[in-house]
Amino acid sequence: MSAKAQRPRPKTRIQREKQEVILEAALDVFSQFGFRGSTIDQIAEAAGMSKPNLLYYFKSKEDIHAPLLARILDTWLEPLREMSPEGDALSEIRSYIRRKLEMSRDFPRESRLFANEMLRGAPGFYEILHTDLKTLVDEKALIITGWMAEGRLARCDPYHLIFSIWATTQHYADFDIQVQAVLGSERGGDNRFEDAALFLDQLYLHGLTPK
Amino acid sequence: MSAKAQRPRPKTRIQREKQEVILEAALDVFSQFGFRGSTIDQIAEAAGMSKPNLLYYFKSKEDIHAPLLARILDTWLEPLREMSPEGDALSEIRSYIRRKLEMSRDFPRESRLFANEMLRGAPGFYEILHTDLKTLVDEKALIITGWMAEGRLARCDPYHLIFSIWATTQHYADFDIQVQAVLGSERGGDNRFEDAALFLDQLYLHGLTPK
DNA sequence: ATTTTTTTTGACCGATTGGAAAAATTCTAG
DNA sequence: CTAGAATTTTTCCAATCGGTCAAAAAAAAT
Repeated sequence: MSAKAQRPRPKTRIQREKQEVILEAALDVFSQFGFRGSTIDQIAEAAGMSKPNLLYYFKSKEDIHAPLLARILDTWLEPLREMSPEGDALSEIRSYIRRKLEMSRDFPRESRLFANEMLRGAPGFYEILHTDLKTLVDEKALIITGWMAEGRLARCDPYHLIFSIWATTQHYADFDIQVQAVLGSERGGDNRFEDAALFLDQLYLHGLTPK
Repeated sequence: MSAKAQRPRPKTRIQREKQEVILEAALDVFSQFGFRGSTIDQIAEAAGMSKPNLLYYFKSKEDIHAPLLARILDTWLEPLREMSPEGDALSEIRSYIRRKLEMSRDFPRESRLFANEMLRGAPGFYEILHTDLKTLVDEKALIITGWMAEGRLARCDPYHLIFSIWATTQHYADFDIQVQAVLGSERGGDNRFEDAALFLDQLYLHGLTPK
């Protein structure tokens, strides 16, 4: 046994590039059909390579799926992490909504991948939800409760407030087909996110302004 | 060719019962894994019968899936249909929210089946969304706009108002795992729907009351 | 230029998939 | 009780599934 064999070899240029291509293709497929509904062949074709070639870079289907999930939860919660107790209560919440909506616009596949994972009970996600996510939300709920105590925000359940923000913003990514169908071709073009931002801003402004 | 062969035989008692058992089992499976992620074997086992036996009642996987979808959209939109222009604006909207939330509580699988179908682009649903659904929402949006013109409701985009109601209520069915994880064991028990109802009622009351 | 390493390919594997066919069984109407 | 219909089981199929392996090809290092 040599010491050299222990440390993993550095990645080559091709490895980095192809792994990126594969993850990109996998995101396309997984976000539509979920983990079980997607096939390696499908991903390989979307990535423009053969199945054995793809399996040279990722040992298994799960090995492609896992890093996508890991990457997403982090990105997904970043806007919430940035909510600061020092800022103005209403401004902080409204800018959180705006940023979350921008993510639905710019990363709809990531949103759908996440939704797919939730729908099947988040098997490879369960612990993180109960630890990392819960801790973060608890922390932010405390901040929000503080704002309410100071009279800067109408009193309400901070957890359900956060849920409602998640729901309303992610809806535009996850149910995009429905949204576009209902809005029709003229209204659903590109301004549906601007209209949504306007509506949500107003709803939460009036809904959360203390009386 | 006899005329008798044309008209389908009446269903027997066993046919009606077993078809119901199968659809029930299929709802369990499809709502978790989506159409492509579910297998006939899985559904057959959940229904307590063999695969060929199941295929005696439904010719194919799609033949099990289709009636579930058809049944759901109808049930799903019933609360919206009941929104009447004669009622009080705010009361109508608040009771719509309440009814929709009750459906998420009582029929979470139906909600998840619907969500799964949206995520993959609603292939067997596309036309209905653009015709039936759009027509209904257009009609109700007109009613809402009328209320606003009468000064009974704060001015806002009626379409995005409806979207936000769909999103916030369905969230409690589709993302139930996440909701329960964040709320924890004590707060997430059985009163999460009551708490949600309270929060949403307040948010939309203050958010939509004309100034 | 040649050796070594990395990448790609093609052929293949056992398990599972959606589904067909037919025999065996059970139910039901007369 | 019995003929005919309805139901269930057994067996089977071709296609696809996730994944392996060895050999060929291409890059990189010497």
